[in-house]
Amino acid sequence: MRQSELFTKTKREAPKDEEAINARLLIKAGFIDKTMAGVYTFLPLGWRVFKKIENIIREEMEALGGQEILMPSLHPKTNWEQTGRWEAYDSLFKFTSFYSKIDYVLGPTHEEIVSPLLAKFVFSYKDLPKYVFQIQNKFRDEKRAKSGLLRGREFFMKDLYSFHRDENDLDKYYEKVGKSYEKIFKSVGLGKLTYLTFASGGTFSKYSHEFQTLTPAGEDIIYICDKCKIAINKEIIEEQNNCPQCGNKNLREEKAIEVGNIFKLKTKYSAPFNFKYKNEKGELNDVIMGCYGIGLNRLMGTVVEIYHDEKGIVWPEAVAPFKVHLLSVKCQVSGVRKFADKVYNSLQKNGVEVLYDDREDASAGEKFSDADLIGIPYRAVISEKTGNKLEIKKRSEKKVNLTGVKEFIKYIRTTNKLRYYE
RNA sequence: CGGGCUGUAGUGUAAUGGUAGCACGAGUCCUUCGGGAGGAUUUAGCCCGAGUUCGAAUCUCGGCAGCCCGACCA
Repeated sequence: MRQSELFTKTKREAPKDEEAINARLLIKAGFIDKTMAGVYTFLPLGWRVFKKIENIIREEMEALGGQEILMPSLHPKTNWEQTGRWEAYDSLFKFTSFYSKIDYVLGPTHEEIVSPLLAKFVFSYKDLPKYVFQIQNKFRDEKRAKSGLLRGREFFMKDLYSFHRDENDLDKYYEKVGKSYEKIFKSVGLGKLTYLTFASGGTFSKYSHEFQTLTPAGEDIIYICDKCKIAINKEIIEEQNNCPQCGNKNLREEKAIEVGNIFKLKTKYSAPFNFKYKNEKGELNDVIMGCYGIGLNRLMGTVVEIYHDEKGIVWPEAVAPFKVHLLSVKCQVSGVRKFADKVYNSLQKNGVEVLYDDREDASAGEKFSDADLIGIPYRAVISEKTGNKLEIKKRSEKKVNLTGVKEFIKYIRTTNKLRYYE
């Protein structure tokens, strides 16, 4: 992509009333735009990052046997009355349509849709287990939207739902999803900072589990057991003041962001819809359910909270909007411009995702500043000084070196295969 | 939902009761170009409504909006 054609621009100043680092940097660099409190537009750069994250998650969900679907955002009131959550869910967006005066819900989660949906297809033990997921926008009437992408009123969530014959089968799948989640957080660069965290289990199970990423920007307090590398959410610390795995009482308090959760629903949302299956003996049994969520906006915001410096964002390679930021410095000099165009074309031909700063009216300093702010992993500069080579600098490092074009392309293609890293 | 703070060109700010100013941006022209260049010129603003006052960006009330703290939050 040519930066001269990008409709967004970086801002010289971060918005005055934003304090959250993720909001300041993402808005300043032109990744997102705030429509209103807690509601954002993803701009071209931001949407590329979003899709990177989305694809990492999708791949893992498919590896778990998940079948991707897309459920509606607009829900009928009746489904929510059936589970009691029309009244009980306190951040539900409810409204009455203007013409027909019918009550609707904007979906904050989809148990009320997915359970009756599967009930239309699943009748026998032979139909179980089944796993379905979607990546879709959710609506929650948060009392207080805040901290940029970390707590919004409309946001994207990956929600996976599993349907089982019995609790034993649910337990096994639940473990598997936990392992997948670890891979996902590792892939996006949050592996070392993300802890499996014991949290309240609600009515039906002792615990649920959250994935909490350590950062001062977090709004949750968790207690870490350094022996087991797991944590306990403050919400259950009263009843559980030692590590549930090893009994360790020496726990470390930290602030963290909940980037995902897994939950055993059991029959909570199958029973209200009379969602049952017949076993081998022809007896009717309740379908056993699990649900598993990851907030994508929040995950993207968390990555920025962790990967930035005083100059801007430092994207981990797996989620960066582009791999290479090609800058032509003094591109009015025809040799520089010509060579930069040529390099741009050959990077593209070789499948390297590249943002090409070909702007003629931007000074060298402006281009360097923008490159630091936007945070693409590799900066490749072409100027009068660089001859027929590229000056390569990693965003995360200080050192620069001159490299031949072919050599650089070859190198960058090997990094495309990188998947899990810290 | 309770509390606090704040709303001035596109962005960031100044003016505390008396002519709305500055910087950046954007437009045009010239000179520039390795860390947000310089000159000339143009453009564009007091969140909305009511009140007090000779006079309101400024004071009062109401509304709307944003941020922060708390409560809430599978």
